[in-house]
Amino acid sequence: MNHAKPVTRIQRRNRETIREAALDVFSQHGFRGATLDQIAQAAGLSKPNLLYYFPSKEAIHVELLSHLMTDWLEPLRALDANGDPVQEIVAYVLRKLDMSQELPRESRLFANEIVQGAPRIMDMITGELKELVDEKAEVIRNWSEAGRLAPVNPYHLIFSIWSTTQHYADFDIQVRGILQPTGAEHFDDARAFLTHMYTAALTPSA
Amino acid sequence: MNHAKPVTRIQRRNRETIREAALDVFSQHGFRGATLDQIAQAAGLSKPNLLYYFPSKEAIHVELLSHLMTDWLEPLRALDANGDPVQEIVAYVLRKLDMSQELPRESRLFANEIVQGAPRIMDMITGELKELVDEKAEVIRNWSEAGRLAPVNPYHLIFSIWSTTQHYADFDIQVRGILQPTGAEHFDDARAFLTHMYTAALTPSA
DNA sequence: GTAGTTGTTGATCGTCTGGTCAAATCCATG
DNA sequence: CATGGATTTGACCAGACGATCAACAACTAC
Repeated sequence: MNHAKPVTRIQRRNRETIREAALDVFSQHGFRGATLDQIAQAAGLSKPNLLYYFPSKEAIHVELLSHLMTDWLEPLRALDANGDPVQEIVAYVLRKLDMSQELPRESRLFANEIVQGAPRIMDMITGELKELVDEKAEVIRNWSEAGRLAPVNPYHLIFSIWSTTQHYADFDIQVRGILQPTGAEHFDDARAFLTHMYTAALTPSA
Repeated sequence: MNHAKPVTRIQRRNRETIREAALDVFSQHGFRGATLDQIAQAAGLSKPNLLYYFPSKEAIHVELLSHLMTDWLEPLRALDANGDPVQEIVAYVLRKLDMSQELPRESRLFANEIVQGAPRIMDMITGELKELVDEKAEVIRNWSEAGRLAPVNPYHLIFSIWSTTQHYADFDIQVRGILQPTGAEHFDDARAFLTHMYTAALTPSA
């Protein structure tokens, strides 16, 4: 038993290798669609070795989800009540869009989990996530009441930001099927469009 | 072999029962996560009987996806080049939102498939879907050029409509976890928010 | 260098799952 | 009511998959 948590150099390296490989596989195939063999192969380890570092397939998945949740919410946390309302929200939108471009696997990992009813992270949604959203919704509501932002339902504003930005990660294959870009040039158009849309929708009418 | 396609009363009934049950199961668990046993039980049939009506698990899934694609695109098809631009698009948004409310299983079926790289419907995306989107994007572009609509990238406008509306079906569990509604009252707020957002973003500046 | 701990893996187990099959049952028609 | 096709299912199969374990290899501390 690991009483004193050894955490050797090897442990740190292999656990990280496994996380990386598992993120690849889980985000592409979902929990049920992913196999330990796939993850083991992607990590360059044997299957029993995987289970030496993590007690089960589900443990790897849960670890990924909880580790990532914090990073995932960072942009919303950064929404500053003291900043300019419209600028703050547009900055949040662009930051989220950047994350969809840079971290599509993380986005798809959550999407897979939530579409299927979030069986493994429901408590995070009604806990940590709801708490943060409630707090920031209040900030937005105050901006609206002060006339510094068009009057909008803050919760649905946040939902729309999540959906429009994460769409470029979660539905990437569809976006590419339609736009047929050679690389990531369509992200520039997305940035321009979303900046226009949220600026227009949120700027208070004189 | 079914040379003359019998299609008896029983066949029609059972195939429909299977489709209904499969939609339930596939939309909740994804293709890989769904099992024939689950579908058989939901349909009230034995597993071999399922395979008497469909040649394989994949055949059921493909049948669902292709059958549904047509209905799914209907609202976009209805976008009328001769109508009032802003009204047409807002009406499209609300119709899509209604579909998310009334047909969440269909939305999740597609979401599951696309998040995982659309392995079974890629041809529909680059074919039927792209064709329709290209056509309607042209309509929108013309509206913008005529000054009847704010100048926006029509493709990204369409993506944003898909994502904001389908979010209420695909991420239902997250929306409910945060808003904790007792029923579907949050859809009214969503309708109001989206109407405001698209009206503000699309109305040409005098 | 050697003892003891940590790390690694081939072989294997039990279960699940998509799919098959032969036998049984149902049912429309003459 | 008899006949033949349509429908139904219990039993079964082969492969995949998560997990275990005993044996072996590598590393660390003394």
